[in-house]
Amino acid sequence: MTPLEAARACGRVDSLFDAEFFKAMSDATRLRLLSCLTKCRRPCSVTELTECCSVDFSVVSRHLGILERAGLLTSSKEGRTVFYEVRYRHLSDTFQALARSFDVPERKTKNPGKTRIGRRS
Amino acid sequence: MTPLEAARACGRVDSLFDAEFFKAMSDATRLRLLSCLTKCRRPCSVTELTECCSVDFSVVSRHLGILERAGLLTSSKEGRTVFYEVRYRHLSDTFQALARSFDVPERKTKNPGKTRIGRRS
DNA sequence: TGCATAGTTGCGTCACCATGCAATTATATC
DNA sequence: GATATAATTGCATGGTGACGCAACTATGCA
Repeated sequence: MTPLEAARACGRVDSLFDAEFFKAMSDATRLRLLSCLTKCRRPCSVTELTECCSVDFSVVSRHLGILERAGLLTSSKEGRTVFYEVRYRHLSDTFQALARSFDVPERKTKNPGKTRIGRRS
Repeated sequence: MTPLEAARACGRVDSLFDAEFFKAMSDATRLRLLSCLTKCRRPCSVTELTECCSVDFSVVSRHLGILERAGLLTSSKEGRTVFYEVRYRHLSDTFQALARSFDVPERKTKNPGKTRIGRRS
């Protein structure tokens, strides 16, 4: 299969390759927030989460919003306080599916059935 | 555990939370290249891979370099041609580990045993 | 009603990055 | 050596995003 053919055969794998999802995880501050929140194993407020990183409160609020919109967190409001929580199941399932999409394949030649460059023994 | 305590307890999970890795996967063009290359299940040249996306050849070359430096691809040169290949095992293992780090925990309360928000017992 | 707390949003700034084009390097072929 | 092909790199540009500050909204409390 050529890359072009692969591009045309956009199967179920592609839905996993969501740039927005990875973009949400591509910032060090957001990863720290996600990491802390994951370790806490309980919902945390924005104020609490601001303690674990060295940026402005408003920045934390924005980052949490980004993580939520990307599907990594959920939020619930109680009075003035907003609690963010990790979507454990969703993330576990997503990464599990990603792992499967990279299951080691049978080794194939670079140019199957050809005599040109890249031919394996 | 508070987020601050979680931040101080930087354990093995954090090494998985590598911003560079996710940044490499946060661009639509790079994801397309990775997807095509994964589906091909064989090493492909830069020229081949240029067919599957609508950007300049030089851009593809740069993206493949980024993916390689981030540990997602390996390259090998044969004559004038550079072949890029997916690091299937590495990616499978990485995502597997990420999935495990989000294994669904026992449900805990927001404020275990206390009346004030975020305060530790 | 007045004030304090929790959080979001607007705005300006700075840095980074994706892109295309052109120049360059490296290798193969004539 | 001359030329063609494969790929990388320099450079300019336009766009995006992280950040801090300030203003604003929303809720709780006296």
